[in-house]
Amino acid sequence: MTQGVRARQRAATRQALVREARRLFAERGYAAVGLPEIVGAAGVTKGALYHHFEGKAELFRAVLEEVQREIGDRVAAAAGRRAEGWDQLLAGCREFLVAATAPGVQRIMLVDGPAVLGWHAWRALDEAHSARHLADALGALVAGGVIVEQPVEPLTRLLSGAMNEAALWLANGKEGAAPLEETWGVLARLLESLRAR
Amino acid sequence: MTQGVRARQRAATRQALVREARRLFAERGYAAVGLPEIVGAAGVTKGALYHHFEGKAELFRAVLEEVQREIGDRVAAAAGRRAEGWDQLLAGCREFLVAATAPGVQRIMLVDGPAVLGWHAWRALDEAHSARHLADALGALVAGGVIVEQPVEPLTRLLSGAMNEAALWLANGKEGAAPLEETWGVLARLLESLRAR
DNA sequence: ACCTTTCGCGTACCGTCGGTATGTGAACTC
DNA sequence: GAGTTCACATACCGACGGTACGCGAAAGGT
Repeated sequence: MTQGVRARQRAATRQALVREARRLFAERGYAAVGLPEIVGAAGVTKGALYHHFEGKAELFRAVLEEVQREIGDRVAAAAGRRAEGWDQLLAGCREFLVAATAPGVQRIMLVDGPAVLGWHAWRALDEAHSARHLADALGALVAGGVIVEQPVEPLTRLLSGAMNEAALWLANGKEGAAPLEETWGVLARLLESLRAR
Repeated sequence: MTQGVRARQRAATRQALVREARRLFAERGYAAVGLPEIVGAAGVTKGALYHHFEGKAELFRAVLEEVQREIGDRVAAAAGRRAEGWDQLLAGCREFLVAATAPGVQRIMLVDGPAVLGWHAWRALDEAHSARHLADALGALVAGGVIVEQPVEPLTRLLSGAMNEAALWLANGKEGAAPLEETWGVLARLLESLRAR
């Protein structure tokens, strides 16, 4: 299982490219960062980049997948710490708000993502990671009668969009945790209204 | 008040540029459309474009403002046809869903908008047109005790984001009006839950 | 141990893009 | 009707994303 020099170097180069690209994309946005700057920061040349990725958009895709995986894992972990389905939904949503507000996330995941990859492809990535947990949780709660009967897919999109926009608003607005708690309060009230009575 | 040949030609050129740019941006996205193609379709040259706009991004801004104004007007008109505040909110939200689902709108307004102009600038435009109506309506309803007391700004962002994402989902998904009605049903239930009891 | 192949990456080059500087002729001004 | 303005067109520029090709070291076979 010990990998050779080749494979190790290959992995290191790819990591460096993704890491530096993520940093630069998060700082200044996809369009404002050129390939020369990325490969320079990673200490390689464009030849290396095009050996690992099909182009700039594919590199961005790799960056986005990394970000999405991080967020998705955090949401799943937060939900996993709760026993009941309803508590898992609340904890997951709250953790998403907190995680997606962290610096170096929203611009890649919520602004450039859909524009660079197209909404379809972005949606597929979002679905595969963070949004999937939301859909699963909502589906289970509706099936279990905890949430009042209604189509799950539109509900998932509505809530996902609400939280995405909230994350952008929180991250780009005034500093401080007060707006976060305020927003969470409003969101929690919305979620609470879904419960069957 | 009759304008001279100069002013008339100027207005016509600007209109042609915005019209063709809107068509192309809606079809293929901001990044995939070059200035040569836009000015060619408009029957002018880059000299004309840079005489009217500071650059490609400014041209896009003009396009986005036109789209936003259309949507905002439609929402305001739909709301204006109702007498009571609550009915105005419902009619406005429903009209937004319908209007924003029309072809040639979402990509410019919801996908490329934030990426090209930055989220701050996009937010300002959104606020000045469609989102403003939502904030006003919610504020009035909260002040009037129709909606349960809660911070209006976060609520506005959450609902705005929910409807934006829903519009994207509807426009990029399967055809037909069934999903629209389904989505509206879920959204209407969410809105209903805001009412004070 | 040597030869061959693979492959990870560097170098050099290309078309096109957004942007700018400058020219020009027709419409306005007085 | 001479001078000025202005709405463009023309010509050109650096930089960008992308491609073709070369090279040297690691991997694999005998």
